[in-house]
Amino acid sequence: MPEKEKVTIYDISKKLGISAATVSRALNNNSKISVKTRELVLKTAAEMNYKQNRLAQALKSGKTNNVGVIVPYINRNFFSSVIRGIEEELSPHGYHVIICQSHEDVQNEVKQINTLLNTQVDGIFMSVAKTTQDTTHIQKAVAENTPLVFFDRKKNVPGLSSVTIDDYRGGYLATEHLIKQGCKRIAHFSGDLDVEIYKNRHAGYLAAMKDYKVEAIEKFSIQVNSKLESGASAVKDLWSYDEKPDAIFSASDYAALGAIQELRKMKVKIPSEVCVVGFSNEPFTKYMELPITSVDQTPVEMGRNAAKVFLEQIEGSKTLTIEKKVVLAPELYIRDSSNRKL
Amino acid sequence: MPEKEKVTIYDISKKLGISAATVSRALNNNSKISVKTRELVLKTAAEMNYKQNRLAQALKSGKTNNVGVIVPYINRNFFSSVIRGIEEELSPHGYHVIICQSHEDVQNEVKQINTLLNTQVDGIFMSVAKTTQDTTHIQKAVAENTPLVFFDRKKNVPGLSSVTIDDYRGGYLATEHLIKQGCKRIAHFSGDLDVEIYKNRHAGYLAAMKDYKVEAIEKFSIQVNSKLESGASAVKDLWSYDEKPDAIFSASDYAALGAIQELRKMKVKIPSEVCVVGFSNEPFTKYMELPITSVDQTPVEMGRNAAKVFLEQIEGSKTLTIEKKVVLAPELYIRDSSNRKL
DNA sequence: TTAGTTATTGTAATCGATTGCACTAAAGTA
DNA sequence: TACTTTAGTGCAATCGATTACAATAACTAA
Repeated sequence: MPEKEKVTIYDISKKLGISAATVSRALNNNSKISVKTRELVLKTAAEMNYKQNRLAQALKSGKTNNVGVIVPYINRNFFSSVIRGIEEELSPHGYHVIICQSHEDVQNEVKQINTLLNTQVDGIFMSVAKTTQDTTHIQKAVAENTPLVFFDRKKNVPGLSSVTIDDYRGGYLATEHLIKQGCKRIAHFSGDLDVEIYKNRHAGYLAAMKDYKVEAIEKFSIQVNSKLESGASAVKDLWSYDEKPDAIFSASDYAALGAIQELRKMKVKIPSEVCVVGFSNEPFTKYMELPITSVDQTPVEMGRNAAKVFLEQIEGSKTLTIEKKVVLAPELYIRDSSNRKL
Repeated sequence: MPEKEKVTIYDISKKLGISAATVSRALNNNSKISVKTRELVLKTAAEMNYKQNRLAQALKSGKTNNVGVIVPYINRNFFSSVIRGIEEELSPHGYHVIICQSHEDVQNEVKQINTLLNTQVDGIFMSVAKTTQDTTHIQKAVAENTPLVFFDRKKNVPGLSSVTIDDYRGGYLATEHLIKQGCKRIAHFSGDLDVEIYKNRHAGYLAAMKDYKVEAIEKFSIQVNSKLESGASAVKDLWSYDEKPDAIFSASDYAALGAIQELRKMKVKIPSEVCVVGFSNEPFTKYMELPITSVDQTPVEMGRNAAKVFLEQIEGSKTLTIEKKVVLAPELYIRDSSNRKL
């Protein structure tokens, strides 16, 4: 087995009969080094296949060029897309992205933050677990002076930046679209209203209803979770009423799909009798035989923006803490499930 | 702004009036330390909120507890699921997972491998880009003694382990299933046959045809890429023949979906007239109104297994290079697109 | 010729943890 | 009593790169 023969600046310095300090300076383009020496060093380094030991450098500088990303689950399209955005924005700057999963559990979140801080990441990106209430673990990052940027699911912690989409606007757009399709009795499948994003989507829905003077029937707002069955059973509930909805705006694509499947079973015609709009623009929505209208959260853009905020904080003057709240505009993709082609 | 007041073993040693070496040994449960001292140190360390500096430790030990994963794109369900498996298996062992994207480009792959080796990762997991032919960049990892484990898309490099699924078997299973549904003229949408996985799926298809004495018509084997349009246009080609297929086994779910959409346009009934089977078990396949039969690649399991292979190599005796080829069994999920409910 | 600059390089400390070797004191053995 | 163990600690080097400060040489100005 060939031994890992690592070339260090000492090897170079020995070979050239100069000090390691000089080698280091030459490699770092320090202006105090004569052109001749610099070139000699660079040439020799290349010849000897020298590779800088990032660990030693990190130890000395306190900068690892690693960032951590904490998401509930990495194999959810939304999250992996955000991570993609982060990676693509940060990679050219020499950063590596470390991923952690919280499994939607605060305990894990605490652990992950701790180990990330321990490994001295230069920054942390996170989308908090749905159940997270207490933020002491997050404040720890602030206390240790590690930039932390929230994306999508944030918490209000002083000094911390966030990148989100305008969920309120997303809810408004979806609802407005349904109203313009002629729908009058629009139901809303909301997520857990204690979670900010769902609260905002709900608020957007209500606002649009109000603006267009459409009555928002209270029992038409149903809390569901992000599962097909949940959407299906919500439909069953709704259709047990005398007055039935003529549209559903679901804060979850999965619940929207479940609803559509249930409606089909009930022979309800979509979109002529009922229009359906989802949220998240999951890949499957556009592949359906009846493609589903959905609100896109521009996850890759979200990741890119979060990365940019991080870079600004890192490169900005250290004494000035920038708290930045970036809010991206959601985009409504109108598809057959709600398009009556007026 | 509160300063990052990092507590080191020196702080502890000063406070207790003992040497840093003793502190270090106490913290590492070294047997040469008296119980009294050890407990005192541990207690004090906890009080002072001491956190080990992983960088310093990494520099000294040459072990970073970081591994790198290189995939074409992180936001593809298959890859993010494999990464999930890797993360979940490795996290309890104290490893962090760094992700890199090759964007299906060898140049990037080379760069990624280099920077990963540079940051001294303890291991690399990778699924090579489709176009990768040359493997010198991969051999570099071998030369530097960094364990590298392939998953799904591998290259034959001596000394390197891999975890794949039995694509041949996957192709066989899918084809056999179609034959058992009574199909006689089974077409195959293959990927690029220079890529091992597609070659194997194709071989499995041919083998099943042969075993069951069903004629494999040559022009029924069409090379497609993983896009809807590609599947659709392949269908158009096939249906221009006098003798039309009564089944399609596609090595890609996307092409299978494209085919289904095209067939529907042509009013061809599925599965009664034509059965369709895809490959990868993409999430959307089960959500369709006509759910698509597909071969599952058990990506999370693949990730877990790759991680296990890595752990064995790391923990196994250093002098013994283990080259391990793990082949997982694919699973056929039979759904409506091919289920004639005989 | 001498003091003062400037350009270039070297010395040594530092980042924080680990560990081989040496040393001390207490305990055990003859 | 004299000598060997052994348990427990400390010293100092090490991992590799960086950098404040010192030192030297070369050169300029007076």
